[in-house]
Amino acid sequence: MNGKHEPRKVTLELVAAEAGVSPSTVSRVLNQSAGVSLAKQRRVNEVIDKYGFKPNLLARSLAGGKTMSVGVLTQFIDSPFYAEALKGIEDLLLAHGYVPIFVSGHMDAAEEADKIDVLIQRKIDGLLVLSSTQSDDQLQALAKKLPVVVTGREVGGANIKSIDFDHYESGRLAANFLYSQGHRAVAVITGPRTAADASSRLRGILDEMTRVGQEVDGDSIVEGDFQEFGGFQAMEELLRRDLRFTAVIACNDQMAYGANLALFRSGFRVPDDVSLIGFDNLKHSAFTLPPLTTVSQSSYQIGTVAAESLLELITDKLIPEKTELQVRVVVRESTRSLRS
Amino acid sequence: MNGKHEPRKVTLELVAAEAGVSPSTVSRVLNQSAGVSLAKQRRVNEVIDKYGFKPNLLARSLAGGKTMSVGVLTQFIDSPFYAEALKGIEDLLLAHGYVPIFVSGHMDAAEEADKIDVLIQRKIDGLLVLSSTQSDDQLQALAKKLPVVVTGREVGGANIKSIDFDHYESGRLAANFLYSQGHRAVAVITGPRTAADASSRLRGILDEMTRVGQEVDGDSIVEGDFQEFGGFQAMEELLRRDLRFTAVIACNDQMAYGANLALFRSGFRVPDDVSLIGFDNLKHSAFTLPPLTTVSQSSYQIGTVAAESLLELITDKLIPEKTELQVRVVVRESTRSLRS
DNA sequence: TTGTATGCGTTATCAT
DNA sequence: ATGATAACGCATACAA
Repeated sequence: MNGKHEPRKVTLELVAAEAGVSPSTVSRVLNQSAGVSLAKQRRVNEVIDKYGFKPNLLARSLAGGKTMSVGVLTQFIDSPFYAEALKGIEDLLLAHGYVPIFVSGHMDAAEEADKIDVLIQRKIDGLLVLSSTQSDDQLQALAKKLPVVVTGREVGGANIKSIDFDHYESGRLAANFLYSQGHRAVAVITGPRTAADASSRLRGILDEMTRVGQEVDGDSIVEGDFQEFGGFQAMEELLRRDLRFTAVIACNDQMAYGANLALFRSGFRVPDDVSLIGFDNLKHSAFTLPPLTTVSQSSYQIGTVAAESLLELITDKLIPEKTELQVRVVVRESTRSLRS
Repeated sequence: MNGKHEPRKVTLELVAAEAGVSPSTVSRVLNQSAGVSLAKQRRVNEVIDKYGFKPNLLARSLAGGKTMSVGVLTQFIDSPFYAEALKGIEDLLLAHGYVPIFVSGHMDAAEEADKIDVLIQRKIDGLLVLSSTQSDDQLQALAKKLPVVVTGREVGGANIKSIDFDHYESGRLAANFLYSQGHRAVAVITGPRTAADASSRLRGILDEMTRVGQEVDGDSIVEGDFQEFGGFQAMEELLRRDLRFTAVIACNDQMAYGANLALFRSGFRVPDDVSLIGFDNLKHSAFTLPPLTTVSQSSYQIGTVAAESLLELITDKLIPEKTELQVRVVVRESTRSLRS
């Protein structure tokens, strides 16, 4: 093709030669790891620009021990909830020069372990675990090899940090909101029994309802799987039970979507016949029919906060303005007030 | 913990020593790159198992030139459409020992270029570009450095391959379906003018309607942005224009969601007052109110097919049973027949 | 401040 | 079939 001078690969060494300095000097201006005379700095930088030199990250990692990449174990990359979190992670990480490597575990412990191996073999600097099914022990063992941040539950230990919303509080918020709107009989579609966040949320709901004197009967609680179809089925089950309720709490937005459809199929209207509230405030929830009232727990935020925490663990320095995790109910049109 | 001998890092060299062979031999059994006596193979493998040795991918890449990773440039990682495609890509790549590195370009040419740089600096073996805003020239230039696969449009050249659905045909399909259901006056919410797939789709629709003698007036076409809110606004605009139509074609499901809400707000019912059809068959479309009729173009499939093609380019050998890209209309409840 | 030498953990080249 | 030896491209103690 281009037959000029053999297109010799531009390496740090080449730059050094061209600038008339030693490779170490080039490395130093690259990393600002030591003082270099301004004269040489300029010369080196000129050559770098001239050749468009970009250090080979592989070589750098092999020599330096840091890959500037972090592994992210998620359950389903193709889920609206995780997608928003992943975006938060990507944004924050990239801003700090790191790149995320995403893998999905599909709620399967064995697959998760495999995926983690893949990541570790790639020498990631840290691991971000979103709602894993790994045992605490396994995670703590991992933490001996590299910094770990977990979401969706609480795991103690050194070199490991748990980031999460206060799901209990969110649950209370939802229940209290409904109560304040005049609802007394409430049914709930909860998440998988095995998910820590699901159960805190449920406890929050139940405790709050009890507190206001409207204890929720066990029959009014059905377990879903945090997915649309699970919510659909759960709602059908609730309907079959022939209970009396004016509102249903779906423990995440996706299940609320499914519940909404089940209600529709059975001829019930939201919110005229029954009020419906979800959790997460997925972006799509503003566009459902009707737009969904939901407890907002920004999954984007959980992503950025988790990433920030991991970076702190990796670099061992605090990140100044860490994002605050906020929870609030976003009132839209799937709930209505029963008070005259 | 285990205070035996200092927990020396287990490297290929360690394994070699322990097995009483040279490092090269270990490397050979690892890669099956040359004949090794069965006796030694066994011994080496025993030691490998005993120490749980996993080769350092960084070192391997630096020495061998291959990183077994491919870059994936997507527009929005937090979009239902891309999420499904990403899952397809991840599944297929991982099955072949490759890992995808995802970055988002956010429809911004400059950001895209930046992200591509990040990827290249990480020495990816190939690049997968989903609906980029880069120019053909830029992509062709990239293809000189590494294999490239593009979706969403047609780019020619060596070392580069374009994978896409036949959007024109999809458009025709949608139009023809509506016509077959008795619809004559059709409005359309198209995608961004700049998107190649959007315009083919539109042409398909228009051509088909013309073919059946129901030419679509320019007034009945509004441009959206492939997002929910864009669809919402487009539908509002359509409504303002006071046209006469019995069906609207939204050029993707997300815009259909928005359009559905806009219709609802204005007191129109889908499908009683107007039929609505989308494209993509996102998983969520089975759970909208009403469930959405849509032209199914599995984004998961586009992901796997694109990944397969990239692997073919990288490894230079054909993958046997390549997935077929299928397009069909999935009839649900957002459309109704006007006949009889 | 600057340069030299060595190491990071593999693969690849060349002998034997 | 097997083993030395040299890359791969950079960072980093150590020396000067």
